[in-house]
Amino acid sequence: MRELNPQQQQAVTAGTGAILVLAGPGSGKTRVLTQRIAYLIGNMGVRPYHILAVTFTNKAAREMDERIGDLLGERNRGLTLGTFHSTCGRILRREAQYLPFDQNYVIYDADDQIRVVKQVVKDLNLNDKLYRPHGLHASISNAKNELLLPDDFPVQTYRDEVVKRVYERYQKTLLASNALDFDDMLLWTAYLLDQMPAVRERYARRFEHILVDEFQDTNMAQYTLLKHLASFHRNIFVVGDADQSIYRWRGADYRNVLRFEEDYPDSQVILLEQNYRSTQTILDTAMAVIDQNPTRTPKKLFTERGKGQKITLRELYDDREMASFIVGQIAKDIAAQKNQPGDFAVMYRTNAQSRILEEAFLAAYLPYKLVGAQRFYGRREVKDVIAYLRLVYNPRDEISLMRVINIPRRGIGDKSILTLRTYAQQVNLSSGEVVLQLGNGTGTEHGDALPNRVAATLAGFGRLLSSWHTQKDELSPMGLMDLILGDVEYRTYLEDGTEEGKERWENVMELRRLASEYQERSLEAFLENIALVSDQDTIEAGSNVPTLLTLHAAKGLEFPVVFIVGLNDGTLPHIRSFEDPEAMHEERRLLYVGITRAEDQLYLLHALNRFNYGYMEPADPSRYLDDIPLELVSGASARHSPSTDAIFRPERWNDSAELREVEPKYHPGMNIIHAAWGDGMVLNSKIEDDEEIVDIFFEGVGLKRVVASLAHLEVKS
DNA sequence: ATAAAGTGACTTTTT
DNA sequence: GTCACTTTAT
Repeated sequence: MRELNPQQQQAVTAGTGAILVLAGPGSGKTRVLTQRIAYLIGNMGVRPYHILAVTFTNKAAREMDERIGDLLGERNRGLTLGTFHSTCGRILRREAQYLPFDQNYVIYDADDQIRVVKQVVKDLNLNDKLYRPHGLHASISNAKNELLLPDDFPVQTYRDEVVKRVYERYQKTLLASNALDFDDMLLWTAYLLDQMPAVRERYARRFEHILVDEFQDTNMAQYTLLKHLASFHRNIFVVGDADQSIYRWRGADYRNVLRFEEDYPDSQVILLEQNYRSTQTILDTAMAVIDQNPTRTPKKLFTERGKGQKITLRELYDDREMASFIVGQIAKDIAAQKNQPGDFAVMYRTNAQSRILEEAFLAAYLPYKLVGAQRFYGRREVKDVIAYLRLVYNPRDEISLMRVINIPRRGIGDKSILTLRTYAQQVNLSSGEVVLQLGNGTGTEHGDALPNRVAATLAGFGRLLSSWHTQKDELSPMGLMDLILGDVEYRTYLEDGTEEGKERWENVMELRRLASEYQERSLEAFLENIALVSDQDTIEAGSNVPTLLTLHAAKGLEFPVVFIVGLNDGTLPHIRSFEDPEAMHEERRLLYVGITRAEDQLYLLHALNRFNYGYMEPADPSRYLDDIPLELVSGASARHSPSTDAIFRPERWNDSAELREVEPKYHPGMNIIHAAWGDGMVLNSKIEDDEEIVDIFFEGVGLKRVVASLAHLEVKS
């Protein structure tokens, strides 16, 4: 506690009531939250059972849990700490009796949700060119985040009318499948607390203190359910920073910060402005960028770390040169022992930008870790196995049934599936229930009603499903998985002799390893965990290699050296935000978040040309770069400077071969060819005893030091 | 019923 | 330049 600054202390020891902590980046907000919880338990005598703390990512929750554990040891037992979704998930299972679904509901991920929309579009005979499933889903999601049920959906245009019909049917499909999407978890919890006063009071009385992390990212559903949960004791402690609000497209509304002050007029506001992460130069850069956003509460970030190094602003010829510049810079700093590999992070606006970077790292034999992109849980084979498990857990899960009913092939084609679905609808059952009843002998009437061959194949699958279903409670998640994989001969199906097939099976084995961690826990816990982990949660420290990640994924993290790439208009700000001023403000905040991740050194890079679709086109530097004062930038005229051109247009060097001998001929960033080692990039060059000594990073070979006059280097143009 | 070939759409960020 | 979905050929 003594290590806290006065503002932090004020926040930690604040009394009861509503408290709003506006925490700038790197101002120790996680510290304040954890200390606050420890203070409530240790000093104010609040029982952990009466405290609720919510975060957005599992990672943040885990981190807080560990830190509280460090402070309190076992005394934190009984504390409710989790993400919005996991907390809602628990409440919904417990209170399912009041809701239109069963306790054993499954959670549909983004992919499943789109499949449902596609099915609905088909069922309603809509033109899927005119009504794109993704667009429809976005409209539905927005409505849910605003707590609008299908009946309340406002109709102003013909499209709204269609969306409303799709929404209605989408929601019916989910409920018939005993499934919830992510938005439902918040929506139904808010609905429950709103409609059932007794339930609301039970929870509101229980949670004497509620703490919320990243409050600026809450949407209407989250805000409402927090309000309900805090309705009895009204002790709500929220921490946030409107300048770091970057999830508007997911319904997040930083105006909830304003709403909070309206709803709790006697709330205490505490400002955390001292930064413990970055140099003043980096903070000044960040403020120069964010200050251009209108209607924000100005914050003055300051640090005691001193000015530090200037930031680097650089123009590269294209994405490829940008990537090799970064790799070269990283290799150089590592070779000079200036930094460790794990100190570096490369951030970009869109996941697609990671590919060229990956190629450059791969070519330099420099290990790296990539956050996000092709998710493990998104792999086809992984999804298949999860679908089997989900189907056993909840046979009404239509999406999972359709996924696995004919995988591996068992002669149930489109025709049979259509017959099954039509029949199931007639008898008011889910397809899964019909199959299950055919398999366990309780559905002989289905057998009579369906064509013989269809009934026979379905019954075959039904017998498998039924046997898994009866054994599911005796087996661990891993045991059940083994049983299913064996019964359907999944390995034989995957391993077709190709390398890809082998990889796929290895992924399944990785899933099995994850399941093995649930020996003592239920299938339910395993499935829920799979559904609610995100890329953000898989970021682990420790591997000591550079990190590649999106600006969104970077929130909450910090690195000694940060590269932000693709600072071009159209990329950042992204072209899809151009027409919407609010979206443009969010783009700016995104850059602000990226800049404030840096501790010591910041590189802002843009390209002269960029790849779009498949061809190269000229690109403008990001407009945000104009807002950065030149005195913060190293080399002052780094943009459009002759030196930059010289380095990254190697042909210029061929023209000036008559350079004086005492000056290095090779410069960092140049691409060269060596007779034995092939392609390489110059990292450094210096003159020693009239000889030029060059450090070069060779693709596939590594870092080499050569004497220029002996090495027969060829400059690549 | 399945594999191969062709088409078109799309790339913003994710619990 | 990639993916998913559709059509076409076997």
